[in-house]
This record gives sequence, structure tokens and C-alpha cells, in this order.
Amino acid sequence: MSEDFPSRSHCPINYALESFGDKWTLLIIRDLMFKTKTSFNEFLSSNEKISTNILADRLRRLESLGIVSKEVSDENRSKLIYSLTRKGRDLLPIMMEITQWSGRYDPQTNAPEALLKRLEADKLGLIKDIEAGWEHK
Amino acid sequence: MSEDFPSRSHCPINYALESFGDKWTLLIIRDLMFKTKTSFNEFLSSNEKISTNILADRLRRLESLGIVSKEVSDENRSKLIYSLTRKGRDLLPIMMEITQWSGRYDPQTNAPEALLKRLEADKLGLIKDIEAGWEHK
DNA sequence: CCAAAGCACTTGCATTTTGCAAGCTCTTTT
DNA sequence: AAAAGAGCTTGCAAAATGCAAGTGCTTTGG
Repeated sequence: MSEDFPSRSHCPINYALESFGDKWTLLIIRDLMFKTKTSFNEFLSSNEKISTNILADRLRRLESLGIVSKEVSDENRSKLIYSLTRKGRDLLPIMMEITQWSGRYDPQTNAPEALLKRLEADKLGLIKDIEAGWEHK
Repeated sequence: MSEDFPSRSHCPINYALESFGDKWTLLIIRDLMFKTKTSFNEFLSSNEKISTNILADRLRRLESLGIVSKEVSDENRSKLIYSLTRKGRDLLPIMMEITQWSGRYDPQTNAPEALLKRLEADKLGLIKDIEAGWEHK
């Protein structure tokens, strides 16, 4: 990990933009976080149709930022398993706020009604529950 | 407002990306939300040095999405005042979570220590206070 | 009342990033 | 030994960005 990109400023919003401010990176994080996808070909199969060169680039970038790590699969040594680091898992509250905002403003959102309800009623509890699910994994 | 962009999916994360998933949009929202900037030239003067054509494009886009609105200034009729709509102000929790995450992971962050402390201790109270400041404005 | 300055852009063009299709290398399965 | 799966890389066209200059309205100062 660790690589330096010329930084425009050290504003916290800008730091986030330089980490995941593009059209694709957060989708990969979403897949890792909520869809239990872990491999190159699984990311490729998502609805938004990322292309292979962009996916390879973003995974490399996420690794260099310490948000994602990869390891060789136990069962199949030609397969790589990607996963979120602590830094990546700490993006959960951001993802939840984004989900809530989009759920409120996208008339066609496919965010599950139950999830949106829980976000309104008990966001912190929900976040804790999701994190708990990661602990004993 | 309202314009249609061909949408890749109705995933809530993707909706957010299609609203502000680029290197500049969130900086404009930051300036409107926290730096009391309201005009084209003020946005231009930010540290990150956005160029005029991109700024014009993003403001147009934010208006068409209903996140920002503009009106002619009372004192100076050649000046336009940009402001956040309700939809835009509702991005505050996302901005706060981003600030907290970046504050935690950017060793050089310039997020004020006091703000980060308050975010750890009483995020909801902080958000309420900021929103209250907007009410009687 | 006219010239200069302020404000919000637009335009043109070079550079960079993206999107798409094809191909390549190394396992693993049959 | 051949085919299939997994994770890429490469080449090229198209789109987005960055930079510098210019345009068309106010508004201000003399």
C-alpha cells in the first residue's frame, strides 16, 4: 500500500474525492461490502458494466490506498480474493448515509424499503449490526 | 431542474455517483455548505483550482438535479447567488461522515481538531446545530 | 457619460481518461 | 492434452478535462 498522488489540498472532502471520487470506485466497495463479491470476475458481472482495464486500475488503486487487500484463494491458487481492510470497512457509515439520501430522492431507487425504514429509525443500531456480522466472519 | 442522464442502475450508491461522482462536484457543495461561498468567482478561488468551463458545467448540472438553485443578487444585478436546495442541504450527513473518515485516515488532514472531536462525541447534535444555523438565515 | 473593472460565462485546442474489443498468461478441470 | 476459468494487458477511438483567451452584460469611478 501507500503511493503518492499529487494532492490538491488536505481538505477532508478533497481527501475522500482523491480516494474514491470517480464513477466506479464506490461500486466496487459496494460489491465488497454488501454483495459478498470478492473476485475480479464477480465485480465485472455487476449491473453497471465496468470494463476490465478500469476494474484492474481501480483495484490496484484501492490496494495502494490501503482500502482493499487481496490474497490468493485457498481452494484455487489461480483465484484472488479481494477484501476490505479496516479503512475500507470504515466507509460503512458513508455508504449508509448515501443510501439514505438516494433512497429519499431517487423515485426509482431499488434500495429495499425495510432498509430505508431501519435507516430512519435506527441508523446507529443498523451500522453496529452490520459491523458485528463482519466480526465473526 | 430535472434532466435525464442515461442511468446505469437504480442502486442507491450509483444514484449518488451519477449525482456527484466526479472530482469537483462535492467541492462546490462543500463551499456552499461550509465556506459561505455563493458566487462563481468565489468557487473559482478555492484551493483546488477548478477551471471556469468545468465550474460552469457542474453548476448547471447541480441545478438540473435540483441540488443547487440560483437567483440574481439584490444589490448587484450582474451577480448571481447560488445556494443549496433542501436536497442539497440533506447531503450534510454524508459530508460529515466523509469528514470523519478523512480526519481519521489522512495524516495531514486540515479538518479542525475540535470538529473531529465533536463528530466522535456527538455527531447527531452537531448536525442538528448546523441545520439550526441554516433555519433562521 | 464614458472608460475601466467585475461577473459569469463560452470557445478552441491540447492532454488525459474512459470505453470497448481482443488477446495473453497462468492455473485448474476434464 | 485440450478446454475452460481467472485476472489481467494492449491498442485504439471517443469523451472528459485543463488551460488560455475572449465575449457580453452590469456596475462603478471620474
